Amino acid sequence: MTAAARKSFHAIKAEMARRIAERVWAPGALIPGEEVLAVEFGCARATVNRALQELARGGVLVRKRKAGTRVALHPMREARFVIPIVRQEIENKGGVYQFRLLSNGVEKAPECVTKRLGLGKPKDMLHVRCLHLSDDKPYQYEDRWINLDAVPSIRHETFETISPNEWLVTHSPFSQAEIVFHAGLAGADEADTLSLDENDPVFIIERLTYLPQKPITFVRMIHPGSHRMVTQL
Amino acid sequence: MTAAARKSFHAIKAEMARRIAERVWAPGALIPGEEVLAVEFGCARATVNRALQELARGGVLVRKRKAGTRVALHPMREARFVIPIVRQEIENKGGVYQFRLLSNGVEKAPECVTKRLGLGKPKDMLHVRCLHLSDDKPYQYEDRWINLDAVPSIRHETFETISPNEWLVTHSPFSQAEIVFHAGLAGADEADTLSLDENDPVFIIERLTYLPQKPITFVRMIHPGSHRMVTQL
DNA sequence: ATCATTATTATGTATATACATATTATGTCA
DNA sequence: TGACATAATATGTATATACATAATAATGAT
Repeated sequence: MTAAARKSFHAIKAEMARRIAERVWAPGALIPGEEVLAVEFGCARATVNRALQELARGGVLVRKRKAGTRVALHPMREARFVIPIVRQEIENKGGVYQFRLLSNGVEKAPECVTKRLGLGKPKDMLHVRCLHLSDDKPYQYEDRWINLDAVPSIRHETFETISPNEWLVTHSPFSQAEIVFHAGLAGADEADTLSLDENDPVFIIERLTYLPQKPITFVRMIHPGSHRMVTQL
Repeated sequence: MTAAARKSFHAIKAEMARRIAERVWAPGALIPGEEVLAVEFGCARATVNRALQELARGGVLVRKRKAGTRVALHPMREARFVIPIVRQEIENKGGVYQFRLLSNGVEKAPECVTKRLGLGKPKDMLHVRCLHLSDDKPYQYEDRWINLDAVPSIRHETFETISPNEWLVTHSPFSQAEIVFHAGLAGADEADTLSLDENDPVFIIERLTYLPQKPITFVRMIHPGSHRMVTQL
């Protein structure tokens, strides 16, 4: 059983997950210490530790020094969504991707934008609007403001062959981001762009990205109401 | 610097994250091997390994045996949303939580529900509808179907003091789930329950949970359009 | 009794070593 | 040249040991 012993931390993790799922270890209960489990599973404490830590990171266990490890009372599970490039998202679904540049130029950003980015008063920013299409049908309307101080080299990009989304992903990293999802109604501009009627429902994703101390971009991505964001866990 | 050396794996991880964020290590580039990095950081290979593995799990690095470790080409970063119990969600925001049971009884589930759960034809399920309020204002309308075969003990629960959401979280684990987010318009029923006008936008979360081989529950959670789902990364 | 100090303890991390495994690079033979 | 076996290599995992750290429990002083 050397082979089995050699991948024991996965096996141990799985076994412990099973005990939690099947209530052998009830929610809130204190589970045995690492040393005890190490003896039970016939392995080193470090191996048990790794399994426990991964489960704790997954939220099903709560660990506290000296207090011990207990099964999470409310397994506040978390869903993970990949934040793909729109093109990939569309192509993964089997659609043919295209995008249209609607406008591209430096403008004075309204206060609602600069405020969200933590920039004080209205200032000149690069404003790019474009439409992403899947099989010639409007898929996402992207309305983006870019902080030229953070990414000066973007100023002269034409976005004729690459979308601003993709340009930023490949040219500008970020260290922090905030993402907001909500529902809304299509305004005149959005309805027109997305071939919807006014007051049709739309699914809105707003994303703010930052480098330490420097806001980079604020983008509103608007999908028709038929859009579904799906995840498994 | 013993203290620093003692928590070096965090420091090493942070330093490597910085190098990736600041393009010292460019996207797609092969980074030095574990041994080399261990020498550079003045620590054991295991320590570097842990830092690298965590970064790889976070998606910013891609590791392959023998081939080495490289910076992810498309840092397809993923957003993580906690899926809290509504009560916690409201209380965390500082609101006073209440809920109202709207209906609770066994009914023949429509085919759209049974189909989504992978149950063949319409069958009797427990149908529970309730409204969650924050500071006396409608916050979420929960419309839930529960598979009695999976959780027979729920049949006689009255849900007078505990919401079905919380009951299921504390009484029935799940191993798999699918979550769908989308935007829609309030129907008559929803508008009435949530104190909205018909055709106001609503934010809809649908969740299906399963045990291996057994669907447990299908729930539609409907929020007023003003609802924001926020995450940082 | 109350508060501050100290001991205890479970988890957290680091290290050296050893071996496993997957994948690439290399060499051999037909 | 091309197919196939073999060596080389970077990562993956396990282990014993040691010490760090945080939180609790026990202890002592006022």
